[in-house]
Amino acid sequence: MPVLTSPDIANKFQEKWLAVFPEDQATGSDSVPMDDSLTSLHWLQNFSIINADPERPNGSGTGCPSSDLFLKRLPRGGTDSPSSPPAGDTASTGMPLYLGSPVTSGSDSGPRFIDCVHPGHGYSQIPIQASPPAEVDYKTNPKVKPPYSYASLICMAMQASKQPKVTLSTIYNWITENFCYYRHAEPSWQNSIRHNLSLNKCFKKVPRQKDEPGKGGFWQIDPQYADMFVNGIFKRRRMSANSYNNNTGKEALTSEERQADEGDGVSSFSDDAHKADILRGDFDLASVFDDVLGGNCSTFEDLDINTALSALGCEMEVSLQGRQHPGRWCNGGDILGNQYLNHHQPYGYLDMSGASLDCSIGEIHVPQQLHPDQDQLMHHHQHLQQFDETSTLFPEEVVPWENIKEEEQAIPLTLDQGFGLCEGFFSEMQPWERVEAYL
DNA sequence: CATTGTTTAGCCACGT
DNA sequence: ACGTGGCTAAACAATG
Repeated sequence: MPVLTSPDIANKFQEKWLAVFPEDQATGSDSVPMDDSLTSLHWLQNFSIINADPERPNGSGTGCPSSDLFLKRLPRGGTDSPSSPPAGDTASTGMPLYLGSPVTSGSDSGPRFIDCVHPGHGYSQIPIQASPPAEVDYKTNPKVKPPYSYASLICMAMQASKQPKVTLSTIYNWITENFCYYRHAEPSWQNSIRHNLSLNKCFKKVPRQKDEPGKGGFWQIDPQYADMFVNGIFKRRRMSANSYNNNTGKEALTSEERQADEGDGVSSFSDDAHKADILRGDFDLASVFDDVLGGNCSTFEDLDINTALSALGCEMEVSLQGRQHPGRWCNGGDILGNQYLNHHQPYGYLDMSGASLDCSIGEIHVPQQLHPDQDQLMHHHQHLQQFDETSTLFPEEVVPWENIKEEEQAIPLTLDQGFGLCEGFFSEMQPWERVEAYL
């Protein structure tokens, strides 16, 4: 498996990056311009499956799960906006342009955005707007369309359901309960949901068993999606990564060629492309789900950590649930999870949690629990973190430590290196430096 | 009949 | 200009 650590790649990336984003050099900003497509589901970095637990008491009179749907994020001067749609995105039509991270604002409020405008922060930045801070409570505001793509909404509903598979009506209900807009909107959005379920490869229909009453089947996130992505079947449009690596044109490979290319266990093309996409904020369902489903991010808290730690200078509120209690998504009985435990992750993801220390490129095995060194690292930065109260939840452990130890061998960094890396993240690390770190 | 699921088409925005 | 992704609308079939 190739471990792409060559500084040449980073240098080339830097050159091309600066060619495109010269302002990055001038500012020394920690920002990485983000192509924050709704497809990319940056919101997943913030989204907490735990907080999305619809059964978790939240003080909502309606029993609506939305109160704790999203992690609280209290940016200090701003943070990334992983949930923010790109300006002009269809789904964001009518949405404020200063959308920030979804937060909760009380014991009984729905998803809302608190303004997180801060130019150039975080990986999932959208073009920063000069709009005044504002909050949008999507649970109660019927006029503002949530800035989530339907795929995102579906995924949220699936996550919130805590079930490995959900029905269409469940998805409907969750959306209407959590987004007032859809309670009042024309029912055509349901058509779009169905359309999305059918069309989006990320979603897989699970036929209802004969002995299961009810109508229609179940839906789940297709566990094969990641592989599909790796195989290039679900290629993203903005494969800008190709220009940042030496695999330009690979996507034009035939399926046989592609398979041959991946025959050695990992597709360097997929790796590089994916990572570069990540570096550009080009997350997508595949990367997120594969990480989550694969146990790399046992909960979305991990992703939140990623985002939070990447938001330099931001006051972060980070839950370590994922670290302490991984496998929320993959835990016992989860039809998606177990088969993905120890499933090789054909690509890495930009992760500044413990897993973020994994800077090897290629086949990356990210332990579901932090290596002790990583744990120390996390503690090292605890002063930067405010832990959500929910961090004490979910005591279950999923991955045996033996497995973790096996997988952590893929982590080439020493503790000192890890500190250095993170210090860079917390200081004045240039985008390309981050790139280099990850490459 | 209502719901669910699939498919097609068109439009728009964005990136290359 | 072109490709891609997302959304909307619509038609149609299948199912309970």
